[in-house]
Amino acid sequence: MRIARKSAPAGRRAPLAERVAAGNVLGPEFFDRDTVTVARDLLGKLLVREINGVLLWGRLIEVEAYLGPDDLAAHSRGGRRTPRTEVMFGAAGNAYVYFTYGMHWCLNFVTREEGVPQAVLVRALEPGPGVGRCAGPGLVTRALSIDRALNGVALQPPELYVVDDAEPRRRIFVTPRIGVQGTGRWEKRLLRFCYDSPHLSRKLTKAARGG
DNA sequence: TTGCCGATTACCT
DNA sequence: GGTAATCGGCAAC
Repeated sequence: MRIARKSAPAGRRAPLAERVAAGNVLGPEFFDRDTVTVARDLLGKLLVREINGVLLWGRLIEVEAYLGPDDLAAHSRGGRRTPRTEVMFGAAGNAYVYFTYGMHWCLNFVTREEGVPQAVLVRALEPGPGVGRCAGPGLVTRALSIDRALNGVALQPPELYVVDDAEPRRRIFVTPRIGVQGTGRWEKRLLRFCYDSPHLSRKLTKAARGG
């Protein structure tokens, strides 16, 4: 597989290509595990988007776990199986991309075995070279040109995938999820996982820092 | 078929 | 702190 293409700026080609060639693209087996474990392990990994031979990427620093059907904040709550949620019922390691608020796309990674509709929402990246602001789920998809065309695709090159570049781990902070008010006990569950970073969608509270 | 509202963002005071 | 923008999904009618 060839990652670098003629049109990719030389300065950002070689290092990532080496990492990809080294076999560090995360496969379905990574995602076919406990969703909270997957969410935590995703922090620090590189999310890579390839468009017409140009590579865009950012480092995952903020994600949330959605544990449907029990999770009242999940689209798959109560086992809802609709055209929209269908991808989450499928195999692990696929992208679940949905449209919200009339203008934003959100990217999730499907976890767990077929029939278990769980996923990890990508909320923020530390942007790579030339990549725009990624502090929020709608901004991540905008910066990486992700929309409905990628709903259901496997997280494998080309197009969209996750790479482990063996960066040193950082401290993981855990907080309630964003935007899930009105879901009872689920709105208090600590299912948002992040590194402390200026690129978070929300700053960590003093309480979260202290924990 | 209708109507509400959302796993958000940006811009206002 | 508050709210407009903007439209597909979904449940109710």
